Formats: sequence, structure tokens, C-alpha cells
Amino acid sequence: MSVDITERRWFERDAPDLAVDLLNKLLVTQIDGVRCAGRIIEVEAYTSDDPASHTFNGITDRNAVMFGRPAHLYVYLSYGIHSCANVVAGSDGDGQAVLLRALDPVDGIEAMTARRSGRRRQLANGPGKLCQAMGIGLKHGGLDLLGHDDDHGHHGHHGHGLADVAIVDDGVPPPGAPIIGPRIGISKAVEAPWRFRTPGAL
DNA sequence: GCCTGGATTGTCT
DNA sequence: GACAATCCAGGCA
Repeated sequence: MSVDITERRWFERDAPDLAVDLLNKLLVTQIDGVRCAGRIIEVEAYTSDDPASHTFNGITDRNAVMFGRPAHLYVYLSYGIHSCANVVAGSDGDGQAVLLRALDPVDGIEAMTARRSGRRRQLANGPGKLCQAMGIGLKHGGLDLLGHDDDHGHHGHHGHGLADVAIVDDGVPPPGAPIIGPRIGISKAVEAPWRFRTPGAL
């Protein structure tokens, strides 16, 4: 009687808890006609009572998605250059999310290499690189990872029920003992141990 | 290899 | 007007 990853309830829990269970899941994109997949190997949790979170100071136009329903994609622009992708966690109105920090490329590696200007190594070992390699940009902010295209439905006109971005469970369980450490690149709540990583991944 | 600084723009004060 | 949940190139060892 467990909830599975194709149900929104699977995402409806506190970000640190969801973050650990996202490890070893596949992030799959179908963008520009190319399918790419990568195994999630590093994530960070952000909650609304967390000074480092974009939602700490309340709702704005930018972070509204993060305050919405779980299993949606929150994408923001970092340092004016890089897109970073998050999975909305918690309940509607919470303001929680999990930042996807690193992937182990699995499928569509040629396309990922091309998007990364021909670099063949270190394709997705960072939140900005991950988005670039997978083809995720600001325009994907707010999309439903479950492909239900619920709420406003004002982006794209597919109608086939498949999301451009999805998270898939291919049977590999999360690590029993994830590496836990402080989050990267933040200046507040620096010591909170909310970064999680699959052991043994490069 | 490690350290440094520059790029570049949306968002909030 | 300051700053940011980053990345890369270049310098030096």
C-alpha cells in the first residue's frame, strides 16, 4: 500500500525527506525532439522557514511555483547566466523544493554533449550544467512533472499527456546511506546538512 | 592540481 | 543599485 512516484502524493512531503528519495531516480526530458535521461545523484532541500530558501521572504512572481502544488518544476536563473531546476515538495502553499544538483548521464548523451558546447566530460555535475545538458530553461518553470497539465495549462500545446520533463523510477532504490553535507553556494544557514548525494558516484 | 576573477541578468530593496 | 542555490578560463605550481 505504498504511494508510487506517478502519484502527486509521493512528492507531498517535506523537502529533506523527498530529497533523499529522489536520489537514483531518473530525470527524463523530451525537449527539442530529443529524449535525454540522467540518474539523479546529488540534491539539496529548501524549506520555507529556511533563510537560504527563495521562499523565506514570502511569495513573489518568481517563486510562486514553489508555493504551489508539489511535483511541479521551479526553475530560476542563477548569476544571470545559469538555469537551475527544482522539484516542488510539501503541500500546496508550503514553499518547499528540492534542487537538482547533479546527474549521471544515462541516455541522449550525444545531445547533452552538443548542448554543452561539445564537452564530453562533467556533463551534468552541477545545477547549471544539468539544466544546460538536459535542455531545461526558464520556460519550463511551472510545468507538471506528472504531465497532467493541470492548473493554468498555458505553456505548449501537446495534449498527449507526456510532460517535457519527468521523473521516473526504474527500480534502482535510493542509497541506504546517502552522503549528507552542507549546501553549496549559499550565504545563509550555511551549516544546515541538507545536501544529499549517492555514494560512489563521480 | 588549486586559486582567482569575470560573465551577465532577473529580482528585490 | 546590489546581489545571486554557478561555471569557466586563465595563472601559477
